[in-house]
Amino acid sequence: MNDVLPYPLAKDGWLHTARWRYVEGLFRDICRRYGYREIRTPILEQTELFARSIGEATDIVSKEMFTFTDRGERSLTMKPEGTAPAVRACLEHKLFAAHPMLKLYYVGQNFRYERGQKGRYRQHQQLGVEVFGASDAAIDAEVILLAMEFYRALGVEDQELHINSVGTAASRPAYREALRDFVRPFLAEMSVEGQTRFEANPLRMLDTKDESDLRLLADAPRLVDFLDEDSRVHFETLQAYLTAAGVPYTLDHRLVRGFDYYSKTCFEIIGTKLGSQNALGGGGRYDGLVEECGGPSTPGIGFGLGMERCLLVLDALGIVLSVEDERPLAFLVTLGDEAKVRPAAVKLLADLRAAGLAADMDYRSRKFGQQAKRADELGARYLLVLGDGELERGVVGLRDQNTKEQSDVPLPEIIARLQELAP
RNA sequence: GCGAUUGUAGCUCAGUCGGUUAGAGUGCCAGGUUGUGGCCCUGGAGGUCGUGGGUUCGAUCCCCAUCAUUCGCCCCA
Repeated sequence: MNDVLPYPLAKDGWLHTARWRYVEGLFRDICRRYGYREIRTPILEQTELFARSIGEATDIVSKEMFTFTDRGERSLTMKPEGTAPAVRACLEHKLFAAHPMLKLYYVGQNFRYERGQKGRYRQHQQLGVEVFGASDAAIDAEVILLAMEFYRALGVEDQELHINSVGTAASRPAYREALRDFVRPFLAEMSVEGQTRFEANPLRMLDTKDESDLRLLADAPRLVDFLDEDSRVHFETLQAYLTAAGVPYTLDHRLVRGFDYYSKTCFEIIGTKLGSQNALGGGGRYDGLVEECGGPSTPGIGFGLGMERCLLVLDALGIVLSVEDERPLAFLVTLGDEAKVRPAAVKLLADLRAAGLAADMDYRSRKFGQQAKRADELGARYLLVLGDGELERGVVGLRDQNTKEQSDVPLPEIIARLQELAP
């Protein structure tokens, strides 16, 4: 995890709180428009939750969780992802009973114990949505549209949607064996990585960047040809919906997901103008998860994206966000006899702020030049000059930092004047 | 989890084949200039040399560990 700072650094400008707020705000806004409500779950969960939902054999559960024993001898884990905790929370509060259809979004921290790298952190922030209770592919399409709209709103125009269907837990074994049978004759020619996956998780053989493996797998059997009737119809329906919505997509027969709980639809949004780290986000359907966690049989689908990667992608694409303006409108500089001027300055500043204006001053009893420099640092658009002379005349100097033109404004009128000038 | 890499002033980086007081540029502060800045001149502050051990008369430098960074793998967001 990186610290997120109040000022942009020359290097790593993406670690600026204003940018994070902007992206989060955009996400919240889109979620609200799509009818999603926010859920916040705690960082700590019982380890059992993840072991059961994500799968004991997955890398995440077997070696990438922050797990510890608390004083009561309970095994707790800092959440490595957001879906299982959301399911747990809905079960605990019986939301599935009260709301057969739930559309949720979250913005939160996930933790994975692994080697840090650019765009991969032990603590990362994830933005995501989860929908429970709808099995029609129309909701799959909605989640996909939401994700793509989010990136479009950020200015990422060049996106590609990749979709696939991994079928159900019941139909997958047949495919897995077919894939193994296909690969077995030339297993020795596969990369070491591919050979490992052949045993551990055959589907993941598909998800390789190894050119040679890709050639060997060119004519491998496809998941879509092994789908059960329900999954096949669902997948075709999704494609029809996407076409109707005018969303181009690519059937990616090698697209699979890492967690055990996924079923049917899986998708990824790819940034086409990026290099190897081109995945903008992904998601999929998990119809068995709620039941697996002890709840009623409830279909579900979700999507997630990493905040850090999102910001790095924006940087890579040279996209400049119009973040919240944190500059003060006015910066008050004082001159002359401090004992007389300071009280008036404190009062004026208080009045400006009470009127809703962003105003500041230096507080360090420095000469004019230094105070003005501070005003520039902060990006103030107007300088308010207050000294003995101004006090006697009952005015304050108003100086436009762009034009450098300064004029006196009667003190009682300064607020109204600044309000006119405020953007 | 594996293999590398880097860590010295706020920032960007020198440097010490192990030896007095660790430097530069930039930034910061002050004065020149006690009412109108950004230039210039002069001066100043600022360092547990990532952290903890070890070797040594002596460690910022060598060794070990650890934390963090970056890169490749693994995995994923």
